[in-house]
Amino acid sequence: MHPKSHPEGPRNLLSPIFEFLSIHLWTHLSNLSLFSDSELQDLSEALDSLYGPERKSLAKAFHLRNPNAPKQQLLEEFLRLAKQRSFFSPNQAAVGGAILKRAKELAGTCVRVCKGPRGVFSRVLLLFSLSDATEDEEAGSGGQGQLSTILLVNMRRIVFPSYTVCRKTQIFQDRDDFIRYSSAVYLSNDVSTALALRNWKEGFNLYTGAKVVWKELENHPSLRHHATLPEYLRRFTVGWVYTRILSHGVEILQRLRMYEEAVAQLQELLAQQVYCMDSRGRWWDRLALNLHQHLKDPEKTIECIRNGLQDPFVRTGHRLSLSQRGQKMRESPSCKAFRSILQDLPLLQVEDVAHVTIKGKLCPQTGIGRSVFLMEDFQMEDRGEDLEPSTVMCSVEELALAHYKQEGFDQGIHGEGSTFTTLFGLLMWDIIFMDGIPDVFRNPFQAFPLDLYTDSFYENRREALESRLELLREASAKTLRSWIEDVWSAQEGKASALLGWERFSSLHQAQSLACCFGGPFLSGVFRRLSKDLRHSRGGLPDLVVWRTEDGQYKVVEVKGPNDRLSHKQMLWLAELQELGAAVEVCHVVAEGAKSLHLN
DNA sequence: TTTGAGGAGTCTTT
DNA sequence: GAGGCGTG
DNA sequence: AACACGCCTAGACTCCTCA
Repeated sequence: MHPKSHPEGPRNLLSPIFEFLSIHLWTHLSNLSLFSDSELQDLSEALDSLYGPERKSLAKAFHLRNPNAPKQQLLEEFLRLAKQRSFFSPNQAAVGGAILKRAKELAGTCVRVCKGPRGVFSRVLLLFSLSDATEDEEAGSGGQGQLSTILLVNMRRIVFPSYTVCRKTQIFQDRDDFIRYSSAVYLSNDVSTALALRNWKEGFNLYTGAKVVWKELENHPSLRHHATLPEYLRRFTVGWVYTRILSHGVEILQRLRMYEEAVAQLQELLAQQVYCMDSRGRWWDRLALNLHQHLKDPEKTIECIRNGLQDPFVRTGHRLSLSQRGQKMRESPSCKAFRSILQDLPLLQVEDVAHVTIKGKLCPQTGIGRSVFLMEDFQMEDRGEDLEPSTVMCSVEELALAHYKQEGFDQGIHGEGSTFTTLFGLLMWDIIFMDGIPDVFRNPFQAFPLDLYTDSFYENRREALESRLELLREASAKTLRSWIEDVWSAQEGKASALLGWERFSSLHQAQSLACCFGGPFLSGVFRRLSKDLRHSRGGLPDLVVWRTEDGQYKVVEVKGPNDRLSHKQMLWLAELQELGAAVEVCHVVAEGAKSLHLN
């Protein structure tokens, strides 16, 4: 259980990189004239760098018809004016030159950042952030990379786990290969941005453009090499990124109600077996929905369900979703004609779990967001003057926690998956960061091995994981406590993707819960997590509550008034129950809350 | 011409 | 993806 | 009631734009 200590702490490894990135590279780029001192020569560029009021007074000075016109209109007027020949000069550009001169005076000193060198900088950044913990979305939007605050501000103080870096496989064939990758990433970011801003038109254009580019790229010789990479490195290839873009394209098409096209795109994505295999479940599931609900083609839907269920890359929630669609069709009288082909679908069966209902006062909403409930707060502040129980605002989960407290569960955590993954991270720490697997740790700033969310995680560590799971199954409470304590004291605070060091209020609380769970239960949950974290991290229940006094615990999925169990949630609840947990779904219904007044 | 709503950009904390 | 919350 | 969609995702604050 004891992690090997690294000769150099991560801090020592960090500073040279920072010197390199922030000083060395920066000054070099400056010398390469990252900033150009050339003049603003372009009129529209100059006009664009003015503030509104400045542009307005400039418009007055040149007697434009309407100085108060919106920006776009003013720009057009200026450009039209600039094209006119001056009375006084045969020089074609005289008027434009005069406007430009005045505009530059008004704008004052400007700094233009050069595209080329800046591009180098953002690509270095992209390269650097390939596999770091802070693998946030936008590593470079608007075409050019932005230095994410987190990267510079936080890296300095984050301590990373100790592990051995091993780069055996080269991902990018050559410079061009990487350039192709990086422009794909920029494009992908643009698509995501368009999607987030609901610029469907723009998104659609980017998508169709990407499709064309990818068609040509698809035959590039470098792709043969990409296809040989393990999945966790293949993510860093052009093909992977384009596939993701096409997958986003499906969402755009659906949003535009172009369901035939969406279906065609999904079929195309599913026809290849190289990229984004972890998305196949989503693709099959969505394809079935589109065929069923939009194209109204039961026969094709059934075929899709059959193929989807046969695809080993379809896991957990999506598998169940496909299965249940098949089930519904079987029971639907309108599908009578397809009874025979529906009969032999291999459908899943999920155990039911207990449901309870509690009441809560729903607080009239302010704007949008999570529902707010009102709860009588019985613990009065510090032997306070107001012995009157005060009313506090809380979330559904807090309300449920209070309910279970009344039932004698003195401990409770609302942590969804993080409660479980934190215990997993603690009890598996040394295996997660173990040596000997090439290419999963490629720089000193990782919070997880690159294969953590792929099937290779389990395959690469089968013996270690299996023997740990076995040990855990047999472990006594005392053993569990000491294992957790060992890791906690040695690693506390280090960045690990699975661990929230604040999830538990203390080491003691973590130990307490682990002991309630007990070895066999933990072992069972961890087996599932180790085998397929990618598809199992979602759907874990909201709450874990337990009684310190007798070690009883319960896992609870809380459901507000307009919320239903997701497929992943059903599966986890059933699985946890099978592993011996007390499990229930706690529905919170609003209780007469027409007009409630806060005082 | 004034005003106000909404957008865009920036910073947080070492 | 993830998950809640609201509409159609 | 069952099924789909749609939207959002930090928060504060300042400055800018435009109708």
